[in-house]
Amino acid sequence: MAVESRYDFRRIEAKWQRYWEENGFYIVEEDPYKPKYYNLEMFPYPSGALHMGHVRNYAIGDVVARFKSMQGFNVLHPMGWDAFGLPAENAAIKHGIPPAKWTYANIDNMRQQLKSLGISYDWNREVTTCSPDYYKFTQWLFLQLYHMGLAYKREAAVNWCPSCATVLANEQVVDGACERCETAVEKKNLEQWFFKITDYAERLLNDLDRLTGWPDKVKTMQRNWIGRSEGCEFSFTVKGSGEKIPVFTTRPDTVFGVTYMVLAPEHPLVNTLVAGTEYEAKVREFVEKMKNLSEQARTSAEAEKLGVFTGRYAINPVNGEEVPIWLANYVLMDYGTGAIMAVPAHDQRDFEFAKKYNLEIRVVIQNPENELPLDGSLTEAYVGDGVMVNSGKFNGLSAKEGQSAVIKFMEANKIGRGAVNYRLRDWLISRQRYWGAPIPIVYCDECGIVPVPFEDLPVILPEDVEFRPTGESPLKYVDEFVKTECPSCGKPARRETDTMDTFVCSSWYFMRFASPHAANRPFLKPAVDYWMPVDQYIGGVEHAILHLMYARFFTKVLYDAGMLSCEEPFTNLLTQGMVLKDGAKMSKSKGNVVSPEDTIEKYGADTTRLFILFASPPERDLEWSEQGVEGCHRFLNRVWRLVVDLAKWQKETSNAVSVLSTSDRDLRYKVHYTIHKVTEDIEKRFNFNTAISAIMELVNAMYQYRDSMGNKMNPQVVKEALDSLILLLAPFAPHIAEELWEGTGHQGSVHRQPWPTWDEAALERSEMEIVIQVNGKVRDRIRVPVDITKEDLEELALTQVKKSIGKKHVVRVITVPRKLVNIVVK
RNA sequence: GCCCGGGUGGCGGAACAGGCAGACGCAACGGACUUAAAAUCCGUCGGCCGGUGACGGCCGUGCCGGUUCGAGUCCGGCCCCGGGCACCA
Repeated sequence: MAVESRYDFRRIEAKWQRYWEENGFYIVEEDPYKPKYYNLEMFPYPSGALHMGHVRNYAIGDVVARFKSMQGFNVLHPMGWDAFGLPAENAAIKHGIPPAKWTYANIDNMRQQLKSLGISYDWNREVTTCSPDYYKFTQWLFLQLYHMGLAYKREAAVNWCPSCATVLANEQVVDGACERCETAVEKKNLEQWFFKITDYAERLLNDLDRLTGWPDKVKTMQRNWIGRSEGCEFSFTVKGSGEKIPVFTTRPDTVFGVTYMVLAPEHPLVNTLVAGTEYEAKVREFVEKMKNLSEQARTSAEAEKLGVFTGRYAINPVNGEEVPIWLANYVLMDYGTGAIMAVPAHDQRDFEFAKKYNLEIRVVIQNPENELPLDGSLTEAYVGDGVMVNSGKFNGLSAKEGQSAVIKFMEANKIGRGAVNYRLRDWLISRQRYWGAPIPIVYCDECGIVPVPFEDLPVILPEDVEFRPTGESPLKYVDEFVKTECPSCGKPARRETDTMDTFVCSSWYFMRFASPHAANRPFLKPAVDYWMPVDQYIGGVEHAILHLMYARFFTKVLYDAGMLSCEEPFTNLLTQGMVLKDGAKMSKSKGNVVSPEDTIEKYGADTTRLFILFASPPERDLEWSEQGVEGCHRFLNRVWRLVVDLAKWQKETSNAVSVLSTSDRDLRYKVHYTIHKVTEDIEKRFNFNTAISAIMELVNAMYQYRDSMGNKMNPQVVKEALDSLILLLAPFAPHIAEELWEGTGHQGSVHRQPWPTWDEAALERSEMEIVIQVNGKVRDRIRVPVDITKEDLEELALTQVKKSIGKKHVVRVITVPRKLVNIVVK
């Protein structure tokens, strides 16, 4: 045999990585004669180096890709870089390295690391979101959304550090203070760009039902995030001015219980309501205080209800009652209409607020099981079902009936209408940052907001810029960038200096992979129609909401634009768990980081991958164990020695045996059982840990066969076992599998072989083991022929456990075919 | 508080449809080989009790209860750990 006796993983891994690269081994093209399989792992942010979470993600993806490929699919397995983002700017400020240089250096390093892992990527399709070739089309897609009416501009609050004079990301705000200078962060309103994802709320919600290949957990999270609720919208009228204040409620049945109303502190009407009144000063003070609190701090469960009276009253349109108008911390401008009708008797938050500020609490839904006191001695809000009282002509209706009856009444009297509200908000895509895709918009004094024409793209992000230590975007000060001509009238104009949220870049990269070099369009229709949707998407559960929701949104928009034929981007989703060390997530601050590079250097890529796949099923968290890694390394050595030894024996032996001995048949059984088990574990359950266990058991069985048979081994049985073992191992440990495949005299790469299939006949056994229970407790095990009759089996079982039965008499006998006999005695 | 996961030997985990609890691996211990070590190979390995012994009995999957001939698995209640989210009207 051409294989050396020592498992030299360094030599082997380098050899095959070079072979794959030189032969363009994983480069794919559309092939109408093969079924396609698009396998995708979430592309990484190029932070500098791979961490174990990446290795896990890509090892899992590579098993699926190689497995599907051996099964005859035309597999697309691409990789790229989510390369815009804040860390590059921080590096620029801290170390004076331009973001582009820093980012590309990281990419080069991480690409090298990925290659050293031997992942089967088609590197010809690599995409990098910070490259003009790519962000040209991110901008193109922005324009597409703009022209579809899905991109718009409005004021929205940002975190503002007055000392740094810059906008901060949520992540840069630590306990309400700037992470750089610890100045208290303020809220500041800026004009910002939004995508109208709320237009797609209903479809994003409904189509979750179609995603049968997604974990329920993720679908539930998305459903809660969209937060659809049904109710009605109607307006209160401000007494004196006649202004209308629209409110949304899910409980129109309680509208007769309204005793006050509340506006969000940011509500646009607040100023006009209090201007020039004695309440003005107090209200302004309250608004100021609320403004700089984060939404979390304002609305957390522990936070006390806080409010202020405006001095004004509003008229309830259903009964003409006047109720006071308050402002309160618990009402948010971003949800619903930014104003609520308050029904303290039937809403806990309103109840707490009313108690604190001595507002009336009026019961309008009576609890049929436990009558509520009507004298104001209620101790908590009653939010359950019941009968309407104190509600005029609606009295006697159930709360449920009342909801539709009140809506009907409002619609008939043109007071309000049934409405659906979502928790989902529009997607704010403006970032006051440098390192992102520039928003392709020009501001002209004559023409206003003018989109950059498609043919003028890309709007190039200047790479030679100076950073200020404050973190402020340098883009505003690059004259060559800002100063431009209006595409419409040709007069001098200014460019938009905000860049796009990096989630925009990652909302379409999976489509770009279909035709990564297309020069005039984001992707070519025949290519995306061939490859999309992604058959298997794999990544961390932390992206369960934002990234996956935005990617679904983009897919639907582009479907509507006629650019795509699918409405959902990811048919199957696998969310992988974290990699832990000593029970905690690996992190620099905890000092429990294990470097993939070191592990690969010490044990090899095959060992590293094998351990990560073996230690835990993909969905669960994984505890890192150096000893576990060593165990996997030992296993690969054990495989190596076995194959070397058996192959050598095979070559030297000449005896052809046609009759199979019992041991031969037992080994064949094990071989085919393992093929069956590994195939199903990969395909149906993604349980790579049990698949690897099964391969380990096969190896143990092969050693046993060799040791007990010696030269009586059957060469055909040995060959079948060896070939199967190497083929089954190929997706998990691709380098050693190649080397052993070649070393056992095969032509061509192991990864180009068809996936082994099991022989049902080999799985048929003449005997089986049956468990005998007495009253559900195992008392004995017997071997019986598989074709034994039920009667014979039960009789046999009864005699077998006579002692356990003793003097008791048999009440019942339960026989589970091929498994057990349970004798019930009394 | 709500939602979603999870809790099985010393450890990672297995038990796929209610039917042998602890596969496979790690660690530990005992032994073989070796001058020695490494590597490798063989054996033991949930707890308690009984037996010189092959072996036998009882208990055991976070806790309490239930359904069932039979429960790690199903149902009800509770405890603990992890993740996500929120005054969402």
